[in-house]
Amino acid sequence: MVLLIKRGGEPFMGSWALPGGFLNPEEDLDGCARRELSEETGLEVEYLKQFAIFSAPHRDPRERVISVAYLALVPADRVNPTAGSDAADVSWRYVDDLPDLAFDHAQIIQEATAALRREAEGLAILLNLMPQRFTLSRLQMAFEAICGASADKRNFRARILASGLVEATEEMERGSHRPAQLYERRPKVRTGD
Amino acid sequence: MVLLIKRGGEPFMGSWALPGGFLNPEEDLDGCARRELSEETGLEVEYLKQFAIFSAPHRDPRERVISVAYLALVPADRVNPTAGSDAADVSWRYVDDLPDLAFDHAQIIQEATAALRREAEGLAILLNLMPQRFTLSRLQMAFEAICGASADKRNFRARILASGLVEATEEMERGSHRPAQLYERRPKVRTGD
DNA sequence: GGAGTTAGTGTTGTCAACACACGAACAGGG
DNA sequence: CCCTGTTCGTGTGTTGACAACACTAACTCC
Repeated sequence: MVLLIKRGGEPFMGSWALPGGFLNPEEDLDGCARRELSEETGLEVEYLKQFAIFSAPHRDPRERVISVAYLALVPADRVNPTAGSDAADVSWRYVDDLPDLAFDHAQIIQEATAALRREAEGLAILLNLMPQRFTLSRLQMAFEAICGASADKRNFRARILASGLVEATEEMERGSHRPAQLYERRPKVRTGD
Repeated sequence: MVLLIKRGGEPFMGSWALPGGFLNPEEDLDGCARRELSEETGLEVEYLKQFAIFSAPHRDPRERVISVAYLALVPADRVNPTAGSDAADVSWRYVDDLPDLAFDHAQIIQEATAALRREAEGLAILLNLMPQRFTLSRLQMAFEAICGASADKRNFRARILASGLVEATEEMERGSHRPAQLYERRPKVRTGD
C-alpha cells in the first residue's frame, strides 16, 4: 500500500499526492525527506532510500522543481499516520487502485514499485515491512505480493533461515489450524561470534 | 582513468575538478550532463548514468548547490578531449594518482569507482570501455583493473561467451606471440531470434 | 630452429536453487 | 469423542551455476 496525502494548498489543492516538500537551507536531502514525511504524516521510518530524480522542465506548473524521490518502508504494526502541516488528510491506498494523483506522482510510484521489486530479491528489505513478530508464511506472502510471483515454500524458508536475518521466538500464532511459530528480526548482525 | 578539467573561473580557479555545471531552464538532468561534458571536454558518450547526489549544505562556498553526479564511460579508442568553455585544460589522470581536487570532487570519485565496481560484476558495462575491436585478454585486463582482483582466464572467457554480448570476428591481433582473435560488441540483442 | 611470449581449451567438485509429497497440530462441528 | 478441514513444517534427489585447476598451440624474434 502507498501512503497518500490530500493536498491542503495550491496547486492541485484537494488532490491526492505523495508527501514531500522543499529543501531547507541547512539540511541535506535525507534530512529533508524525513522532516517532510514527519511533518505531513507524523511517521518516523527506519528504511529510507533515494531511488530516482525527476527533472522534466515543466512538471510543476509554478516554477522549475527538481524532485528527489525517496522510498520509505513502514512496518505493518506502526501504521498510524496523522495529517499535519499542508496535508488536509492522509490515507493508505492499494497500489493497484490509486486515485488520480497530482503532478507526475503516478509515474513516481511506478518507478518506486519497480525499485522495491528489485530490492526485494535480496529479502533483507522485507523485514522493514513486517510487524515485530510474524510467521514465515506472512513474510512469504509479503514477498509474493511485492514480486508478483509465487515462490516455493521450502526454498523460501531455507533462504530466510540461511540469511540469519530472523530469529525464532517461543511464541506461536494460533488459529483454526496448526499453530505457526513466530519469528522476529534479529536485533544485531553478529559477525562470527 | 578519470577525465579532469582545470577550472578557468572562481572559485577554485586553476584547480583540477570534474566537468560539470548548472542546469538550464529548459533541459532535464541527463541533457545537462551531456551538454556540460560536451562543452567542457568535447566528448560525446553513450553510457551515462546518474549514481549519487551530493547535498551537504556548504559544499560550494558561493551558495547552496545540489550536485547530481553522473558516471560516463568512454571507449578506449575515442579518447581525445579538447578544453572548452570554462575549462582551461583537460587531462586524463590515473584514479589512484589524482591531484588535489576542487569542492568535494575527491569524494564523488570515490563513490563513482564504487558504483562502477558494482556494475562491472555484470560484465555488460565493460563493453563501453572497449574500442571497436578487442581481444578477450584485454577485456579481462579491464575487468581486473576495475575490480582490483584477478580472475581465472577460462572461467572469464566462458562467462563472456555465454553472455552473448560479444561476437568473434575473422580478424586477428598480431604481436611477438601467438595471435589473438578479435571480438566486437554484438550490435543488437536478439531475443530468441 | 630454438626460445620467449601470449592465446586458447576441458574436466571436475562443490554448492545453491529447485521440484516433489507427506505427516503434524490445532479448531470446529457433527 | 471422533472426524474433517486447514495450515504448518520438514527430508530428499536432481539439476544447473560457478570456482579451481595445467597443459598445448601459434606466432615472432633472434
